Amino acid sequence: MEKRNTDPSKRPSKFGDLYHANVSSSEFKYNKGIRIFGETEPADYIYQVVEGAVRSHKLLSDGRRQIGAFHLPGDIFGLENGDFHRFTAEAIADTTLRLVKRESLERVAKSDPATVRALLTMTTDNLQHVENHMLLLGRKTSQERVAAFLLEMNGRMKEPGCMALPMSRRDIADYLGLTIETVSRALSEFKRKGYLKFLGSTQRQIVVLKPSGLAEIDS
Amino acid sequence: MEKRNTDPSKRPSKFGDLYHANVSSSEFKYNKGIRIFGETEPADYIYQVVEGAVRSHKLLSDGRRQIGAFHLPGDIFGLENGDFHRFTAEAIADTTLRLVKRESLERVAKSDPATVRALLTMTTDNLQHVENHMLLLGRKTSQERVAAFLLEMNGRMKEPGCMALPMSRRDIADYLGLTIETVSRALSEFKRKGYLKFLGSTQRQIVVLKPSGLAEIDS
DNA sequence: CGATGACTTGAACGCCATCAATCGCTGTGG
DNA sequence: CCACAGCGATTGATGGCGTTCAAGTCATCG
Repeated sequence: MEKRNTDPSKRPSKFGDLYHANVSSSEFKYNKGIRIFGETEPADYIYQVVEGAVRSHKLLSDGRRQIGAFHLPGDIFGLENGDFHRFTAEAIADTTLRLVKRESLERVAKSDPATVRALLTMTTDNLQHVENHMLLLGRKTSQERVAAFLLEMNGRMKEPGCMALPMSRRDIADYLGLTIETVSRALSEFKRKGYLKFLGSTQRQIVVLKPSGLAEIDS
Repeated sequence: MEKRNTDPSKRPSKFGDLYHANVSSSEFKYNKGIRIFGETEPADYIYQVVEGAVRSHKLLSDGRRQIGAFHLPGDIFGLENGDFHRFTAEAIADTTLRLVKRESLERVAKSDPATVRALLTMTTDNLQHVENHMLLLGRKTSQERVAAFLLEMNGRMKEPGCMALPMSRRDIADYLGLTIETVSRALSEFKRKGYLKFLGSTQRQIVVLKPSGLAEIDS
């Protein structure tokens, strides 16, 4: 199950400088809806999405949920400095993940500044995303939030313009601090304005026709 | 103006492992309301609050403001991995700051894993705070937000129970994603319930009488 | 004193949430 | 093959929480 992968030519782009070190990794599959790790559980591994999609969230005691991030192919998540995870991570779709033992990474990091630097860079990228999301959650209107979401996803897709969203309206709502109805209404409004259209029978295939229109709404 | 400070016995607690290295620091004073650095400005220094208080915020084009954090004595802020600041920082009260040239820190960090590790730890602490704040902004009610704010500040004061808040109601509102009126109403409600009281003529001296009451509201 | 600014309090409004009905697609079983 | 249950999503009607607008209080400062 476990295999070495130190060949730079084979390494995926986003794992970045971690691969120059001698760390072992293995791949696992998770079915849609399966939990990868839970909040406050020990952080023994860090993860990279090979295929599929993952959501990370926090819960309040009464079930209110805030999704902090969606993780798409190439993304790394579950990286902690402390001993425990601070989010629950679940597979949104059938997903393949690459796992790296945290211990093996820490061992390398002890003596190699470049590896610690790589960890710092990943943490900073993370931080930057969350900081921007804080502004969205604290101060943006519902339309601005949905527009921002579409632009974010559009930018993260391989081919911008057409995107097959892996997440449900509920996931989007919990990411944006809204309800599914409000998300749905915003999407319908954008469609009415000609900023986007749906593809196929399902409503998760979205084509952005006028990014500039969305960008204008996102202020 | 600039002076060496490598004596461990003199170093303030929170600067942590940065001080074991040979980095120079200097102190400056900022009057109330003065900007320390602006969003997108080059990040040439990192800062530690010696005395006073600082707020960090982002702005939308139309003036809506989201405060990401308050920095109190001992706190470090303005630490960036990239070349530019991602927040604007302003002195809330008359404030004394210790400045460390980022360049000198980076030089040390190149060869010293412990220093990079210290930077990583600070960034992670930052991240954790912002992640929790995201849950607050996305999913908590106004009363929960204000209760959480009071508990946070109470925990950060030297003597818990009585606190002299350096920030205005507007600052609190922009930190919590609310309006000043809503913050004021929540505080009045908590006072009515006997969870807190005001001290003196000003309304910024708050005594928390029943933290458990606030904790219960914060769910 | 009058002016100013920070804060509180009251009244009315509006955005988003809530409640509810419907649609469309999928899968399942008679 | 069709009836129907179930789920996700949309759409409509209503309601409520927090905002907006406005007035009033209190402390500070000229």
